[in-house]
Amino acid sequence: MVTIKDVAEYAGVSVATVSRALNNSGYVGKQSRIKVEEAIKTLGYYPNEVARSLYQKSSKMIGLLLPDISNPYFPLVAKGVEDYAQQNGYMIILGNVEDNIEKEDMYVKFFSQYNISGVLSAATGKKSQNYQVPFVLLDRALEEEDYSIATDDHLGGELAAKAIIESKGKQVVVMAGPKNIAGANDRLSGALGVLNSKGLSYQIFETHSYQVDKAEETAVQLFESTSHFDSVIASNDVYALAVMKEAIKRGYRIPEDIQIIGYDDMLFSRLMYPGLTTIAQPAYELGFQGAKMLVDLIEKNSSEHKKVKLKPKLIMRDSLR
Amino acid sequence: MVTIKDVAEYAGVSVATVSRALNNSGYVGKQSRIKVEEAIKTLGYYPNEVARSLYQKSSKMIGLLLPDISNPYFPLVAKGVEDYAQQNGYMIILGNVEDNIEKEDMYVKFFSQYNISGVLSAATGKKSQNYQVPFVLLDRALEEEDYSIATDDHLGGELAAKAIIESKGKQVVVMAGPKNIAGANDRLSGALGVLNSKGLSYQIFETHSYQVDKAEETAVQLFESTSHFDSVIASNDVYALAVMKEAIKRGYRIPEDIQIIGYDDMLFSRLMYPGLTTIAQPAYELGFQGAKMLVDLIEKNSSEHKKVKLKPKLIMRDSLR
DNA sequence: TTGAAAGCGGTACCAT
DNA sequence: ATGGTACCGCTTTCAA
Repeated sequence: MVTIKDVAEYAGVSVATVSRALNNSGYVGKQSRIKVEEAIKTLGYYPNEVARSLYQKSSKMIGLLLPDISNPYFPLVAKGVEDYAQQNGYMIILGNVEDNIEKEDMYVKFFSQYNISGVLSAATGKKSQNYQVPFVLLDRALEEEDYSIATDDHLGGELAAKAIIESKGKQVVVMAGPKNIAGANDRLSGALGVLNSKGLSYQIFETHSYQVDKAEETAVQLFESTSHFDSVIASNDVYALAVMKEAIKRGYRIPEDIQIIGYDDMLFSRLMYPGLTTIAQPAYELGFQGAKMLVDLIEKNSSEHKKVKLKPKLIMRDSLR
Repeated sequence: MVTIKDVAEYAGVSVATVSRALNNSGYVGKQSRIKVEEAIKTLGYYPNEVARSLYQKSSKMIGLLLPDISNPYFPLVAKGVEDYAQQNGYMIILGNVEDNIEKEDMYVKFFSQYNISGVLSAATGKKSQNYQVPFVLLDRALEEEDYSIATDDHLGGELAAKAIIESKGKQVVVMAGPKNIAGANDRLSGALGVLNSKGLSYQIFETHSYQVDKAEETAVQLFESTSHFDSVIASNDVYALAVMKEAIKRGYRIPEDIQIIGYDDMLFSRLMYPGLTTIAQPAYELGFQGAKMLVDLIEKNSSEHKKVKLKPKLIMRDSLR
């Protein structure tokens, strides 16, 4: 490993000068700069971030807390985060927390052990305990939190309900996501607001998680525990697919007998048959903007916006009449 | 921030003693140990990994290079990696390299700047240039590489072709994945071996990437550039879905007119209609085993196995006759 | 069994 | 403009 000391010796200057040249801080003579640059090139030197971050008490790493990487929505968010981070010289440390507080606490501790400079969290909607570095909430964000970027879920819920109404849904089942997840409630209230104002009859079906591997059994439960319905507003696309599949298995036609609208617009939702009508969340954008907000907070200690709400959008395909 | 020095002062011993107590290295008197433990507890101390890794020249972080996080196969791999890593005190640094050598080089450099202790790469199938830390190849692995864990793609190809034959495919299109990806060729040769031995007529349709956003246009091309066929062996599930969708759009029935088999068995493949028959790759297992191999290499400088081949499995659903 | 001190590879203050 | 040096928090050697 070639260190700053090697560079200094080779260039015939002190380590202080090399450091200044590297960081463009303080004075560096023209001659010295040239010699340093040559030395760096011939030696193939690049600085050790661990040493730098020990002194600075801050590394160019950001922690990304995700509730479930196997849910296809989050990798897209992660990609947005990764793109922005990478363009700005930050590394991503991944934490898959699975809606598990202990795992989250563990990661938060890990993060501070590594002098991480900021955290993006899509985990619980709140800032983790005793955390001093910049913290931006992604996707799930409680009202009282300072910095967040999320989709306007209330609007999303409205959009879904309106679409169902326009395609003549009469008896609708609204799947309500986990109550402890900020956003799930917004979605629900948005949808119910519209449904109520039109006087439509509906049933609420509660789900207790968004975990992918629960989708199939949840779909079965839905059919067994609710009375007759002709429309479903699903918690997300995965659940929508599961319901669709279960409906077909039970002999219903889609969308003729039962129509379904999803939420997320995952990549494969357009690849299915029938194409899933859904509310698109700008997942990539969410990650990208979130990373931008965090990096601004880290580097300038301020951000242009504090609470950003991205607009969801109705994507019409074939699962509504 | 509470440091080892604070603990030492509080406990009335030297930092050296605290360090030894922490790491169970060298002698620590019974009294001292107790005092140190008390101090740690009351002060809420935990060691700073950055400082530790500066001295050790190795941090408890492993780099994970993925070709495309938005392809749903990789998050599953990542989850396996994350689970094993987390259970063993390692952090994951994520690198999405998008089959782009420059991005990969950039990450490899980043990784060494952070004294990363090992790398798991599903990127190119080869070990990155000039890399000295333990390196395990995931999923895509060239023969000549030392440590790797992959699915037996040759077998996978055979399985797919046999399934097609058993369901009476006559004119089959075999999608050949990108030639530069180790494994795509194995899959192809496995499939062609079986097809040839049975004397079936087939066409090869080449694809140049596995990127999800290319799937739809690729499916269109497939229909436009090949002559009549009744069966498709797809490169992966995403492509299989895209082909299925395009087929239906063009008025074919599945599986009556065209039958399709995928590869991967992604979570949502079973949620679709018709259910996608596919070759399951043990993605989670791959990640988990890969992480285990890497951690063994890091900690014991050896691993029980060097090249592991996981067996793919045929999952029968409804897209074959 | 213990502690002083020398690093690990940088940064930044303070003289010069 | 430049260099010497203390320091970031921890580990490890060596002497006591």
